[in-house]
Amino acid sequence: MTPFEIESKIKELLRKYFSNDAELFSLTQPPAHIEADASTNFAIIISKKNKLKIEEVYSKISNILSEQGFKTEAASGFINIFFPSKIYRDYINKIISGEKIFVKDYNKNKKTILEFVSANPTGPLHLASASAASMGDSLSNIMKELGYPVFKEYYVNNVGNQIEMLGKSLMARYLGQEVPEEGYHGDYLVEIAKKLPFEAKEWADKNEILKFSQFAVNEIIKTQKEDMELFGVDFDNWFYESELHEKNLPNLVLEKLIEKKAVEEKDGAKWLKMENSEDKERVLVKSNGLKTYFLNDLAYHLTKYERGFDWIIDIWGADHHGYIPRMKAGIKMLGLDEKKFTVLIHQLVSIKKGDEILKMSKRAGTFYTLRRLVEETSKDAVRFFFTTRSPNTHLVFDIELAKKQSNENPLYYVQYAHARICSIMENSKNKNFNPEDINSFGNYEPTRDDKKVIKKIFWFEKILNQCVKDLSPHHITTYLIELAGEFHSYYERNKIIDETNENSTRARLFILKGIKSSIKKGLELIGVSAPERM
RNA sequence: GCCCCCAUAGCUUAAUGGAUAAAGCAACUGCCUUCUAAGCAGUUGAUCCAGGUUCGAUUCCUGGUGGGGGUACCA
Repeated sequence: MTPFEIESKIKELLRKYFSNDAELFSLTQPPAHIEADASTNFAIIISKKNKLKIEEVYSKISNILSEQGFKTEAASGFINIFFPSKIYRDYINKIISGEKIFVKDYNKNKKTILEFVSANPTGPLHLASASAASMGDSLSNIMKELGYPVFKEYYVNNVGNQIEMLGKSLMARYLGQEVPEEGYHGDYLVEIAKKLPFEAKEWADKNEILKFSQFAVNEIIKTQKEDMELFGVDFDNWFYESELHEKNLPNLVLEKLIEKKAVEEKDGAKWLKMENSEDKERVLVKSNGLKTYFLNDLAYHLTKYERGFDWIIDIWGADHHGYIPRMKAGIKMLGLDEKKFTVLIHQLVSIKKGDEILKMSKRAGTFYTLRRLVEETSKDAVRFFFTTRSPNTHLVFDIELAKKQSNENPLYYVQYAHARICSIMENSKNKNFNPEDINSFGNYEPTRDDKKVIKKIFWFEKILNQCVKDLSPHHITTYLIELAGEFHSYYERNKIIDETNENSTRARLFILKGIKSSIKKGLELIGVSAPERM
C-alpha cells in the first residue's frame, strides 16, 4: 500500500466515530529523531475541534489502527504508528514494478494544458527560458505520474511590431546596413542573413519586410525547437498566433465582449471595462485600429477553453505578473470560468559574471543563451540546478560558479547513489544472487537501519502531491538529495552482499531495488538521466 | 504612490501551521588491502525588526526596514 491508500482506508474506518471529520485524518512522515513509520496529528485536531478529551480520540483511533495490524504510541499529542514489514514489502514490490502506482482516478478527468516558455520568436532561448522550461516540463511529468492528462503547449507570437522589427533588422544585416536602433542586434541575425535565398535580393528591392520577417521567424523557431530538444523538453503543440488571425478569433472575441457590454469607446480606442476595479481599463483595439496583444491573447486563451481543458496553467515570468488581473477579468467577461485558469509566476533570473550583474536584453544582443549554458555544463546539471529552486526564489545565476559547481553539483551525489546501487547489483550476480528474482525480505526482519532508508522511499508519493499542490517540482530535487544521503550513509554502515548471510543479502538487495527505482523515477520526472556507471 | 515577490548558517538554497530548522559550497578533524572516496563520520554556524492569531508560527495577519520586479493605445 502507498501512504495514500493507507490514509484512505483509515479515513473510511474513522467515519464510524467521527463522520465527516474523518477527512481531516492524514499521515505524515515523522521527524528524523522519531523512530516511528508514520505519525498523525488527528487527535490534536479533533479533540480541539469537537472539544473532546485527547485521550478519548486517541483510544478510538488506536483501536482502528491496531485492527489493521499497526502498533501505535502517543507522543505529545501526536500518534506514532509502526507498520508490520509486510506494508513495506508490498510497497517496494509496487515501486519496482515500474507501474504508475500513484495515479489517482479523480485526476484522470482533469484535462490540463500547461503553457510555458512561449518566448518571442525574435532570438534564441536564454536563461529565463531554462527556468520556465525546467519548471513546466518537470511539473507536467509529475502531474502525469499522478494521473493528470497533461498537454504541453508553446505559444508563438509570430505577428506584430516586434516581428516587423525583426524583419527590418534581418534586411539590414542582409544589405550590410546598420541595424535600426530599436531592432535586434544579436549576431544570430548575421548567421540567418547568410542563409537567405537568392530571391531575398528581390524582397529587399521591393522593401518586402514581411518576407524577411517570415524567414527569420522560421529560422528562429527551428533553433528554439532544437534548444528545447537539447534541454529534454518536448511540446505537444506549438501554437502560432497567426492561426488566431486566420480564424478571425480576435474579432469574434471582440464581438462577444461588445455583446456582453464589456467594451467602451474612448479617445478613438476600444477598452475593456473592469468590474469591481480589479484593474484599470485596458485597451483592446488601439485608435489606429490595430488590435492589442491583450485582445489576441484573450482569443488564444478562449481556444484553451474551447479545446475542453479543465485546468489551464500558464507559466509566466515575474515581469508579467501585472498582466494577471486583466487576463482574469477578460476571461470572466467572456463568460468563462476563471477558476480554471491558473498563472504560475516564477521570479526572474539575473546573471552574475564576476562582480557584474548583467541585464539581459534580446534587442541589444547581450544575453546568455540556454544552448551555451548547456554546452558549457550539461543538460542534467542545468535542469537539476533550476529544479532545486522554488519558483519564488529570486535567483542570481552566477555563471562562473555554475560552471565550477557543475562538478560539485548535488546532482552527482544523487546520480552516484544510483550508479553505486547498479554496481552492487552487478556484483551480486557474480556471487550467485539474482536480484531480479528477489521480491521480499524472506525470513529477514528489517533492522532499524533498514527501515530508516525504506521509510524514505515510502513517502515519495507525498512529495509528488506536494509538487502539484504548490505547482513546483523543486520538492523532488530536495527529496532526491535526502534519499541519496540516506542511501550513502546506509551503504557505509551495512554490508549489502554478505556471502555468509544469504537472508540479509537477499533482503538488502530487495531494499536496494526499491531505492534504485525511486531515484530513477525521481530523476526521470525532472528530466535528468540516471547513469548506471559513473 | 499603488501592486506582486523575497529576507533562514560566511555564501547559494530547503522546510503540507507541528515534535530537536535541512542540504550543498566554504572552514576544521578523522576514514580508502573489504560491495565505486563523485562517498562516510564528526566540529563550527542561521529564522530582518515590532506586534497579533493559535495548544503550537520560519510558515498565517498587521505595521516597519532592506532588496528585486511591475505599473503603455509594447509584445
